Amino acid sequence: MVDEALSAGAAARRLGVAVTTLRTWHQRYGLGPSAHEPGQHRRYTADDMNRLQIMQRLTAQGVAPAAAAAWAGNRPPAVPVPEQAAPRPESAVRGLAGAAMRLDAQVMRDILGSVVRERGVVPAWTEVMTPVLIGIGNRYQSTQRFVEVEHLLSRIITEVLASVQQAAGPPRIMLAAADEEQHTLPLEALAAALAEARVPSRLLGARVPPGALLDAIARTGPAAVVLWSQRPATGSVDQLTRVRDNPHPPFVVAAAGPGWPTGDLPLGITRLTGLAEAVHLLTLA
Amino acid sequence: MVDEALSAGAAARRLGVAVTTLRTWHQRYGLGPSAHEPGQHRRYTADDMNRLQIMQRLTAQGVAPAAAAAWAGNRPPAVPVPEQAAPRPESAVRGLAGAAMRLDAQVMRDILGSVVRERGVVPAWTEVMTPVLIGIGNRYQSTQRFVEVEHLLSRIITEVLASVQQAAGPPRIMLAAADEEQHTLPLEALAAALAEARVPSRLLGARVPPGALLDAIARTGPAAVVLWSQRPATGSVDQLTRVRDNPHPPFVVAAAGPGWPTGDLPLGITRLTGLAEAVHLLTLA
DNA sequence: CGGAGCTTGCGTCGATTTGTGCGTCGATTT
DNA sequence: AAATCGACGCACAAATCGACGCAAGCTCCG
Repeated sequence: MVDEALSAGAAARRLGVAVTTLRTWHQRYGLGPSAHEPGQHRRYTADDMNRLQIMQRLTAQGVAPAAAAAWAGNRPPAVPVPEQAAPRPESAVRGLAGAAMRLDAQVMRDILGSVVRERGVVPAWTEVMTPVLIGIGNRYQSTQRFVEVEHLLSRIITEVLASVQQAAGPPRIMLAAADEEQHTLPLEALAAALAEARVPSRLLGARVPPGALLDAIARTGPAAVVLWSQRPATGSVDQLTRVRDNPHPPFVVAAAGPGWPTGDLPLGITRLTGLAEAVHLLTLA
Repeated sequence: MVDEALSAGAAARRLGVAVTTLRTWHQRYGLGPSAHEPGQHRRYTADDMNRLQIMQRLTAQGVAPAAAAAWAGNRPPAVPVPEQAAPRPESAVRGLAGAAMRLDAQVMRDILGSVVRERGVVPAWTEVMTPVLIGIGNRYQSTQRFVEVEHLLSRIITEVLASVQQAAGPPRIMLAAADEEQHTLPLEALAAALAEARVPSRLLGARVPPGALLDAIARTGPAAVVLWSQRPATGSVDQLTRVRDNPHPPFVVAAAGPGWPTGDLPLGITRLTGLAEAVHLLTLA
């Protein structure tokens, strides 16, 4: 019950910090009640409390408070997915599927290239690439043919996604497939979408064993790490916790893909449930 | 977005060097934060970071650090990539290997891109890509680390090779990996080399089962077919003969890669033993 | 071909700066 | 009257500072 306005003391008690600390956070990092006039008492809404909890979780993980606050601060209230608006992806889907069956790489490149250029990476992925991939996959599953169609399609998609120009500057986001996990196309889409938003990232590739992953993290110190798991067999949670419990842990450790266990993930692990949401979250890191 | 003011540690982490190294660069070459008073902590602005990145990119290409620092030091921040004298293959190998170990995708792309542009696909493949791939592969074989380095390198090579513009027109050459064969990088190199010679080709991809291959041949009627086999386990000869004995056989059926049996191949099957030779032969087809 | 000498990246050490949570105080809000 | 506000300050820990040194990779020279 209760909502619509926690006082400073109540909020502090709920979070287990001193009242003065909340004031300090507000003054130093701007992390306070969204609407507050100087001199008046602070009123923490549910949204504000969410922000504070993120702040707390990150700092508990060892993130520097200033960085944690910056991260938790300009973070809109969950629930993303604006999505939609369609000039007609349907014809692109049909054309792409046809070109794929004819093994016509050039036309495939043209179609995908123009979709990415005109509508952006995220719609291209969710409304064109994914449907066609699934369609071909189904055909392949029933008959034993069309493997080569599937491979060619994957290759062209990889090519088109890779052609999205990476922004300059050192990447602070690391993307990797879980141990034994072969699929990387979704990660490539994420990398391309981030590149489109001028956020550089580092895509390690398929089948990254935990040791190599930790090694790479230690060597490059990313601000965020995304692990993709396609099948439950590759979604072992301790890969995530080992990343989190690093000496220099990333600000954000995120799990993406259907392979991870449903239900709650360990503390400090973020679940990404869609490409749009992932981009939104990671561009803030 | 007024976050610019990186601490020494943060700057070092983003560049992938040790904190002490940044201090050394400052002391030895004067390459440090533009405004810094002795005793105070260093604050690296975006401009400073740009300078450091130039420094890093130059050294990665084999430039002596002292010279690189002098060059990066008094230089307006606007110019990103100097792209100076043609890198000798040897220094390109060294620089590429270093960038790969640092997981620096941007520098890898720059190096490979310029090598391909200035020397062509074939030398780039035989003198730079192959040596570094083998070198990293060896390291990976002994220790269990560096898988991620290998994957990233493969990905970047794929990317660079794919960026070689395909010539227009219907492809009459089909390239495919043998059944169960995972490796396609050599085929990608071949496709790129052909593209460079303005010969369009069709690269099917990895693990093409015989049925799918015959199917694809029937649907597109290529003049030449190249099958790649990396390991003897995937080099079963009847894949070749079945292609040859098609109702509408290609003019040329070629076997490439170390997986095929040594000694004589069946009648009408050509063996390709090198990239240069393959390009030469296929451009005549 | 081997060793002297140079450059260079980086680990270590004691001293100092900086970041951070929170207690205290007089004034103001609820 | 109780709770909170803004300002100030303090203690503690983390990060960084400057100095020094070492080892690996060169270049040159006998």
